[in-house]
Amino acid sequence: MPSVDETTAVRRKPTIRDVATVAGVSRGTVSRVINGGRWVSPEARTAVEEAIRSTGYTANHAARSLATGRSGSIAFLLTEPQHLLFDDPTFALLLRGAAGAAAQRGTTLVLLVAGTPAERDGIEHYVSAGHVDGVMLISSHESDPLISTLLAAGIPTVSCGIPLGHEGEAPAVSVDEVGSARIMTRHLLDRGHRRIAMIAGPQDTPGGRYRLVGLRDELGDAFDPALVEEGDYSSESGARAMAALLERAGDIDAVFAASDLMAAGAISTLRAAGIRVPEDVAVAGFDDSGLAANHQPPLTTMRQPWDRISEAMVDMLLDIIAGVEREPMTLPTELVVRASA
Amino acid sequence: MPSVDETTAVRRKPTIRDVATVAGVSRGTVSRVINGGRWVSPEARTAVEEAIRSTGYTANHAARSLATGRSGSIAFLLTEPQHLLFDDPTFALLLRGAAGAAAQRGTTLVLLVAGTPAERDGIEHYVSAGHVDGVMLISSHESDPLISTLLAAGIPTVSCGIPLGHEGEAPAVSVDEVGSARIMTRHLLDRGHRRIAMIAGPQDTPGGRYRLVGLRDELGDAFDPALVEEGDYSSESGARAMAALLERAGDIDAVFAASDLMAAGAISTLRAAGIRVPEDVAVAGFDDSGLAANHQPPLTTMRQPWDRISEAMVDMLLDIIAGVEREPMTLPTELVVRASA
DNA sequence: TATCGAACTGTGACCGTGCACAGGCTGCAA
DNA sequence: TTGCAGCCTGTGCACGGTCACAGTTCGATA
Repeated sequence: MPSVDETTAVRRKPTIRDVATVAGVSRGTVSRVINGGRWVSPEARTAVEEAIRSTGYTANHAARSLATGRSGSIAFLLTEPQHLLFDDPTFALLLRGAAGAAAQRGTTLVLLVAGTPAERDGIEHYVSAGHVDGVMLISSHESDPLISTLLAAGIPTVSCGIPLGHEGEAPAVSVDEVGSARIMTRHLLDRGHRRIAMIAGPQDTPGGRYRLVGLRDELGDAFDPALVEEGDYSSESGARAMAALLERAGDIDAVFAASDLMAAGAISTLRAAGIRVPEDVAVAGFDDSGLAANHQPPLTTMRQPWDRISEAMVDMLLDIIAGVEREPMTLPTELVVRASA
Repeated sequence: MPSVDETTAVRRKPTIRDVATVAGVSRGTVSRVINGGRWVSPEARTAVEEAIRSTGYTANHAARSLATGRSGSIAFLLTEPQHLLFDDPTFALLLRGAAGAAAQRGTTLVLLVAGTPAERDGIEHYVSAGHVDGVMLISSHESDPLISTLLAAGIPTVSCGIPLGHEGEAPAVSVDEVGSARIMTRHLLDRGHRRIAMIAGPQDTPGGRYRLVGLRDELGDAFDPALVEEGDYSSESGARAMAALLERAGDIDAVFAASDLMAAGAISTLRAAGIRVPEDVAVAGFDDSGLAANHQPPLTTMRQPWDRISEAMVDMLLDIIAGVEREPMTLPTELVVRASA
């Protein structure tokens, strides 16, 4: 252990007191300067700012948190089963965007994964202990008890996508699912396809339910329930669904999958069956996740504005934490036409 | 605003004092019980535990942090350019494992992304401000200045994979890259392949460099530098590399890619050229990331023990934070033979 | 019986900040 | 001269823990 000289004491981190001393003012004034408070004389302000610079002062997060009762961090809460979390690149896109947006706003993003029941309990405990000021809820299934728990506990919560069964309770950032699906369906119709199948997502998720609604709306009388199969957004489920569809209806000329992954799975099934994409059957996806552009063939898909979604969620959550009322928000999607459809 | 009755005052969160009062002991004793301290009588312990249960007490993170000088959270720091972060499922696997392991140990995992230079500065600031107790450094390139900064600042740091240019400075959790590559090469040789090409990773990353070393070691005199092409682990780079290899050497009968993504890219190039996998050319990957098993054809690959890696990193980091010396750690990989090679 | 150490408990000081409050100063009006 | 309002500043306390230290109790031992 190195001996510590009394005079040149161990260099601890400068505190607000040190800054006050250097600037020749009191702690209160320094605090006011830091927190952008009014009622500080210009001289005092510059003196403090200079002192902050010279001392290399950084506010102590824990102390501030203790005094204000705010943690200064928000949670990115994933509630999907494991295999989806990590196959699906859309989660990563959201996470990346959220991390960036949070960092930019001086907030810390904490990643919470509620896969197993034990993990869910832990998260409930963690959140209600005040470790985070709010929660971004990603991909909740219908009537997920977690969202009720959070809302009941008064935890500021923002949902990604319309929270089925909790519409209006938690503010959400979502895309126009129905409208997007109609646009894609219209695109397929415009290309001359008439037997359009859908590989829908789980019907207890907004993307699963409303994209199917959009297809049905656009097809009208031409809608055939026999051409709908349900997957869980994963590529394997897409492959399985496609196999089931082929078995049931050999005359399909287009497939609209509710995710790029399912589209990719469908294409591999088609290919294995000797069916060419897009010559024999057109396949469209949804999300414009990373894989869409690089897929063989490149996927026609609906682009979700991931960066805007994550940014909007962070902003909305911080507003709610600050006590500002926020309405649900809907962001636009964009049809991206590539080779597959 | 609801009127607050003086008598039934607003229910604030119970503190350690409340627990002490209920249990009929002092704050100190409660603190000792909570922190597993010795020298607490059995009666006091049960009384405190009961009081904690009845009051629903949860320790205040900020207060503890202020008193101990520890934040109770660790950072998962990604330093890869964006396109890799989110295409590559291995990051997600690591992240998931780390989040779980951290949660289990009562630590919070904070996600930090250092993509742009501005982000890097922010992170330096953030980390040295003491927001986190330590850093898990993911996928650093050779002589990454960030690792030097962290080490110089005395921040406990654990690296994922051998940190090239900093061997021995920061403890690392890695796999036996050279040995793993030799095993895969041996597998290809045993299958009768003789013209084995490699799509290596970036030579400033451990996986890029040492997997190539392993191949070279195992091939010995049969090693042909013309059969090596470099990618950046992404699927597109694998596709490009494969095209370059085909141009240069038409007699290739096997390809060893340093990542599953590059293997997938290589296969799509081969397929486009009318070359069958594995009949004409065998293709092996590395990582056993999610896509390997579901790929068409399923990929032969080296499985990295992602859950063990992330868990080991968390444990190692927490040890180092606690002041325990830790040696670098090497975990075993496993050859997974599937259809592609 | 006096002494002593081990086991246990309580107390006060501190961690670094924000905030309410009590001033002080200044200039203007009465 | 006094009163007063508007700026600006300093002080004390609260936030909820941890920790060092000083007590207290009690059984064992000389």
